Amino acid sequence: MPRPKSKGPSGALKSASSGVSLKSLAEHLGLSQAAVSFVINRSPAAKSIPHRTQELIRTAARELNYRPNHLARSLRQQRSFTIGVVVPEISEGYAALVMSGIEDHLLQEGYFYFVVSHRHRAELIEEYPLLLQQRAVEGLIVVDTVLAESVDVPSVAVSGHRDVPGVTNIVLNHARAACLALQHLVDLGHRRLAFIKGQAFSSDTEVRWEAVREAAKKFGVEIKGQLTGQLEGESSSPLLGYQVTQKLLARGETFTGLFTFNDISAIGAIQALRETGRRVPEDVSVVGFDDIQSAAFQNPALTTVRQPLREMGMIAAETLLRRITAPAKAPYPKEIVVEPELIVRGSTARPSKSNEFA
Amino acid sequence: MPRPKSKGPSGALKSASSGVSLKSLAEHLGLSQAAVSFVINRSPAAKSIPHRTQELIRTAARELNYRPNHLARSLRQQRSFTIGVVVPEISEGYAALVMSGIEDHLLQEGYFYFVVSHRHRAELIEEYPLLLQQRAVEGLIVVDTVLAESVDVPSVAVSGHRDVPGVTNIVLNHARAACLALQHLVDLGHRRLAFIKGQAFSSDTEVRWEAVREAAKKFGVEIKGQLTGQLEGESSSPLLGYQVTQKLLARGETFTGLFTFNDISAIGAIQALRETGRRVPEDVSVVGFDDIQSAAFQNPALTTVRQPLREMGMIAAETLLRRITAPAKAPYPKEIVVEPELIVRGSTARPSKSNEFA
DNA sequence: AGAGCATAGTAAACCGATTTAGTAGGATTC
DNA sequence: GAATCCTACTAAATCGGTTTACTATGCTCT
Repeated sequence: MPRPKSKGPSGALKSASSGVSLKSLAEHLGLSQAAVSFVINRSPAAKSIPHRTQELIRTAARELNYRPNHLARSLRQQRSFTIGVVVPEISEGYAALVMSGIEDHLLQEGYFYFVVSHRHRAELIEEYPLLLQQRAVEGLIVVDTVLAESVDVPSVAVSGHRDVPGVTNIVLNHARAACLALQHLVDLGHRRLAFIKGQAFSSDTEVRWEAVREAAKKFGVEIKGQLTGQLEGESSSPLLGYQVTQKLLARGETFTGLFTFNDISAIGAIQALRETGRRVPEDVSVVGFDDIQSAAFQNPALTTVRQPLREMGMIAAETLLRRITAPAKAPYPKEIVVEPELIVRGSTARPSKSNEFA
Repeated sequence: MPRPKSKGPSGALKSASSGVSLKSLAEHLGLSQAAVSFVINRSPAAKSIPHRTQELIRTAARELNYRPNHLARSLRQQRSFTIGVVVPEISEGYAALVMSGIEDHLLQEGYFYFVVSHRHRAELIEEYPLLLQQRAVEGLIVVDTVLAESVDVPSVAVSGHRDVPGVTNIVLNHARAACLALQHLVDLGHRRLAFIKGQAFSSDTEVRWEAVREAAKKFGVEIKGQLTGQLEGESSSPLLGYQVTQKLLARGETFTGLFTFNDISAIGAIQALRETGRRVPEDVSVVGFDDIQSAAFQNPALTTVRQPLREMGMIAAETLLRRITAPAKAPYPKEIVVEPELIVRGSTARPSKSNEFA
């Protein structure tokens, strides 16, 4: 029995899945492909084709369920209507929220997107943008990721902080964010504060820490090395916050307020505090960052600095599409700043007099 | 001043982003495109080309940084190496975890994927699979979504329960899941149990409820209508669980155990229980479902039935690729069952004697 | 009557690859 | 010395559309 030469895929792509191609449609109508194409695309060239014929064409297209092959169209037009999105990790609340904002806008505008996650592996961070460009994406959105050198499609970085040519950065006003958090703690009466910095690879870590130091200076709060911890590890689990907080506590220095790098670590931190008998917020007030969905439903509900993540995604998509459709020479924004918001909930309170740990 | 006729995108796709096409590369080498293509693709036809020339070609390709245009290749080969993924919502823990499993396997195998989220809107559920097929995807993975009628590419449904031709269903062993949860509660000594069913649109809702009823019968537990609530609303927030639980409590019927549809709603439910002065687990034991990341870091930590979501995603991707590369006539699995696991944490305990609410 | 123009299209190039069929030239075989 | 084979390629078709340039016909205008 003769085998087929190439054992190709079973579901070989037959002209965009249905069997109808422009050619077959044109033949069916007894017209040229060009005429049909003009009408289907409402091209200006269709003006010389009488309405009667146009109707005929459209009806036939509908009846035969003709759907133009997007690959062919992209190839010819040099327009793929496709964007590449690069995130550190998909299953993380942060990236997921940004992505949902991105998707909202992109799909509305008729674009689709590829997602890739690099899990902080350097070689993937380098390779994926190239692979995406090979896939003819018209632009790139990178989330919490430092883009390697140059890309030759328009790009937008959410929480990007490096000045890379061709990249628009969407960034939070970290100075304000730090002020909001510290002011809140100071207003409540806290003076001895502990801090948890982000992982070294997170693009927000440096900028935010600088902002925190500025804010601390402004409010006359001392930042002690003994009371400063840093998240370690690739994953995004409360466990990291839990571990840092344990270390922090082990050093013996007392504090009544804790400002964490994100809500996830705040959750872990609270766990660690509790295990040593400290109550939140009676003994220690905790301020998170991001305002992920579950922040409001922790026990106690998290006081946190809200980043408008969904909007940041939408702005990223919007900015990118504007850049893609704008004339090449038009200048593009280097940076777009969004504002944080303090959400006061149950994890912060005045320091109590009867705090045995203070 | 003459305007350009078509105001095309600024970053017009120049042959996969760098300026090098197969044609230019071939010219540079003084060879035919065919020869270069053979060598680049290590096609069997390259065997007649001496190693010396092959080296030359590969070196030139590397130096000029030639990257084949994936669109052109896909069009010619009728292989896009692209999959479509349909989820209800991206920013949801459930879908995000499944997606991360899907991505893992797909990218490893050289496939990219488009993601679309339909937010339970019927017209999108219908339209997206078609749009994706127009984009020449070679297969579809749908998550917690009932696929409209027929698709003409191989498809896999995660938590799909309808028997749709051409679709492989990846499902949890719900019978076992329900048994695990009920057995745990019964073993602890609970008899009066309340239940929260999933939203009507969730594809797991029906099957799981049937399984719960079976299990209840088996353990001799009565399911009272008064003690049965149902999640309502599109979004995926603890708020929904909070609201149902309030309604449940308002009916006045007492219970000591609560089995919720998912962890998210369990979190909301606990909040509602607390607000009426009930302690978890002392007064009411709560069992969640899914084991999302934050389940372990709730207070109390959630006892829950774990679904291996990431693995389900991986299995989905694996199964789909196998189907795509398999000969057309090969039979494909209609259903793949994965097993749940009971994770016992702090939200369940023996019912206390001193329960004023029981 | 012939120029000019609008109408209703068509033929063919093109996008950038892959792939089939074929060819030129030298070596080997009979 | 002709037939055959092998080597090292090339020309051209093809995928399914879009787009440019052109044509054939009929009508109007002078």
